[in-house]
Amino acid sequence: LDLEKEFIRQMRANGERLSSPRLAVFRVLARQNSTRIPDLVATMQRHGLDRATTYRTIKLLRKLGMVRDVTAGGHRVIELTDSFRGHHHHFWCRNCGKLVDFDDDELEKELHRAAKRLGIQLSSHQLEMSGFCEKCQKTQSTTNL
Amino acid sequence: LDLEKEFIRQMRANGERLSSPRLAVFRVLARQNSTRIPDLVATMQRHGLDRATTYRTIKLLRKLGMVRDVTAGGHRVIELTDSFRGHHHHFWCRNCGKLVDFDDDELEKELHRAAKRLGIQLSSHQLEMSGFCEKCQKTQSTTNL
DNA sequence: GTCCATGCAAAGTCTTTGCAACAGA
DNA sequence: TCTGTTGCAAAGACTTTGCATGGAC
Repeated sequence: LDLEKEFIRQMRANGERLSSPRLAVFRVLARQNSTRIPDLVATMQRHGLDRATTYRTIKLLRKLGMVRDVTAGGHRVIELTDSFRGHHHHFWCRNCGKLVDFDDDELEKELHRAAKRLGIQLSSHQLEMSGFCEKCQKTQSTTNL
Repeated sequence: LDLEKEFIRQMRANGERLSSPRLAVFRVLARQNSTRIPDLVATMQRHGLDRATTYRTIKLLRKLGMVRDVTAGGHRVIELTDSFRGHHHHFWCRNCGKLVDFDDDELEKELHRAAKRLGIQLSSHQLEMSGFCEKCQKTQSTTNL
């Protein structure tokens, strides 16, 4: 894939070695929107990678800004950052549990305006909305929440 | 304090028993903006509370919606919910590490408009901004990030 | 060839659980 | 009194670390 080239580029740019465990972890991350760390560790272990290596790789990618932590659906998960996935936020349906990425220009603009109003020089932000998705609003009656 | 009455009210309303460990945990939570769970556990332990009790209390308050998890300053922390503290978001300065609560009406409105655009029935949301606070923008030169 | 990353094993930290004694309503 | 809560101790889940070996450049 193309993400892989970007990964290699960023590793080189940071003077980090490109090992096959590191590439393997990246590939798994690239296949999904977000992952709980213990799940990733378990997956990599099935691929023959030691836990310690996976943890060390996560830590490295986090340090290089290629991976970030977010809370999504009440869980702490990690995901590739914007240079790989594009900027987005999360919506979590409290009924069906679905986790959806979204982006909204107007909202984005307002976020930056708000930062300006608050005197903040914004370098990143993360947002999670939760509630009921379109489907679940119809299915559910007033029994919501 | 007044928060305590609200706490008692909500416990009763939910048919939960009011024990002195529970009240003690609530009091500690009420004294700070947010806490890392292990820190809270340690504090309570100093007050003579068993770890298990603290964990069980956190879980209960979370279930009742009196406590929620947020990521703030790169850490997972818990804090009392809006009925105790009012609605707010977090800003974290990447330079001095300061963690500030803020609220912004325009932003709040836009969040709800965005939810509507996306077909979401919003029940809650949480936002963290990070960057450089006013002070650190001046101190720092272009060496930012 | 050099230096860093990996695997392994052990330790460390955080969190949950079973059960008998206890306390709130 | 009755039922849910607590403390304790043990187990479980998650994460980090030290060190010898192997791999990237």
